[in-house]
Amino acid sequence: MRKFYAAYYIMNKYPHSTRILVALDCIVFGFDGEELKLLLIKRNFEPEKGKWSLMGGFLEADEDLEVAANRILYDLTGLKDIYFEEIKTFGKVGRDPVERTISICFFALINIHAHNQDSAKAQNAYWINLKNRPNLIFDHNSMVELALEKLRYKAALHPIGFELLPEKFTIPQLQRLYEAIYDTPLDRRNFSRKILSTKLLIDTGEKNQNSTTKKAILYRLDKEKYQSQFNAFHNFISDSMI
Amino acid sequence: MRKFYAAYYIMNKYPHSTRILVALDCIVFGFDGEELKLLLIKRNFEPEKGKWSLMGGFLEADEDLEVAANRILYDLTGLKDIYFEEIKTFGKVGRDPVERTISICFFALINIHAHNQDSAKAQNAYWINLKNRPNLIFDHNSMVELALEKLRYKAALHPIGFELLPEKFTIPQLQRLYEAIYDTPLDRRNFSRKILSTKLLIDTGEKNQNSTTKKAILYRLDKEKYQSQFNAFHNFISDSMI
DNA sequence: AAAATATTGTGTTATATTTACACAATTTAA
DNA sequence: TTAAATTGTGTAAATATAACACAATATTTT
Repeated sequence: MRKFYAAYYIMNKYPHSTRILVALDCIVFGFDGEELKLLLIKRNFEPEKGKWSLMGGFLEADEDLEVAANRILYDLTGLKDIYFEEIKTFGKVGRDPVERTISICFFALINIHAHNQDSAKAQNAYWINLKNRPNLIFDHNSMVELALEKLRYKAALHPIGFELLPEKFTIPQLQRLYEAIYDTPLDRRNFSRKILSTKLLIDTGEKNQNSTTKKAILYRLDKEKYQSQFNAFHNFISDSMI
Repeated sequence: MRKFYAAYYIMNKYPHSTRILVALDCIVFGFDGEELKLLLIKRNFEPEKGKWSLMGGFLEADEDLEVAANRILYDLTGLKDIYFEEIKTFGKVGRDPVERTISICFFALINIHAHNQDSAKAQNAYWINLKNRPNLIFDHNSMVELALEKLRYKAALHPIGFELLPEKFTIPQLQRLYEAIYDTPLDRRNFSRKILSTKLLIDTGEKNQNSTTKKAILYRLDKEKYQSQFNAFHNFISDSMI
């Protein structure tokens, strides 16, 4: 087999290797203050028209992988610089019945109130509660399950939860987010102490005016500390919750 | 663009999408009792003949991604059921100058004494100390750096270090392994207590006869507990070491 | 206007974990 | 027999975690 490789300089190609379709599929998480949500596509195109799926697309010939991920997220949300993270490449032979396609799967976290509604509408995308999501095409159900697992893992060790909240937020809001992610109640007092001990939050001096009872302090993330302490957030959630 | 999708049933193909070469590249870690090592290829084939690279291969048309990873590892080591983990897909446009190729990168942990020497010889593979590895082709240097980062992260939270040791091992051996992974000295007494508190080790009743001083107890891994407690190993190494 | 209700902010104590450090036992070589 | 190297185990102080209680604020009800 190796004798053929001599040809590569002439042809500028690897001979005898199969080129395969490369897709990207993205699990977009959002949080409405109560529930964890997914931005899902009601497909108005083939294949599997009429069914639900993740947002995806194909990697183009002259496009960096990371650029493709950003492009797909931009087309869906109208946002740039979204937090996203590759989770796995799905590569079973029959996973897409149309044609052999591998899919590089990633999850993204966005502020549900900040994205462009028109972009979502153009893609026929809807926010669906994670808990009562519909069945998805192909192996997209497995992708969502894995994404949730990875989100739980990562959010226990690093301060990525803030990506799902607005610029200014209260500690009770942050707690409700973590309770949604781990689907478990957390002790208010211990949660607050733990969060404040990270020194990642800056008191804006403002209070949440939406509240109907006692108004909570609005904080914002200390972005410099967020960068430098990204790896020092460990042990936020106990093992048993992950 | 979407009007073309109607064609997919007839052609059994997605029209207007680019098929791309899909490679897999593997960082194989080993431990000789002193140093962390990599199994690297001295290339006796084009392209970049004569230079050093990771072991790799192309995904075939009718091959599951996971099967391909196992095939590549088997060709290199003669071993099956190796512990491996996907770390990232490298997909910059020009990363392989011969032809657009994305590479799904993963790392593997093997017992350096158990693999098949002939298999390695057939691939022209050599064990090289991680610390004084040669320059590698393409983006393989970045792959190794990322693999080390991921190994450190994972090994701090889960008991994967055992994959690098022989069936029977001593606690001092295990400690030297962790010291090699994190490139830092660890306190012998705290290390021992922490490891034993996991209850993952079973005393074989034997002692290490290789030692020139006091002979250490040989342990083996409790594989059932290893499975069930894989996620309960957290906080083994302190954050600052990762 | 006062009381009731819901929610927020902070404090305390018991328990568990982590860190720093010391000494006795085993084996070989001098 | 002694010295040197290494292994196994112990202890106390500091830190972190988990469980729990009460006071303060804002709205709604009476």
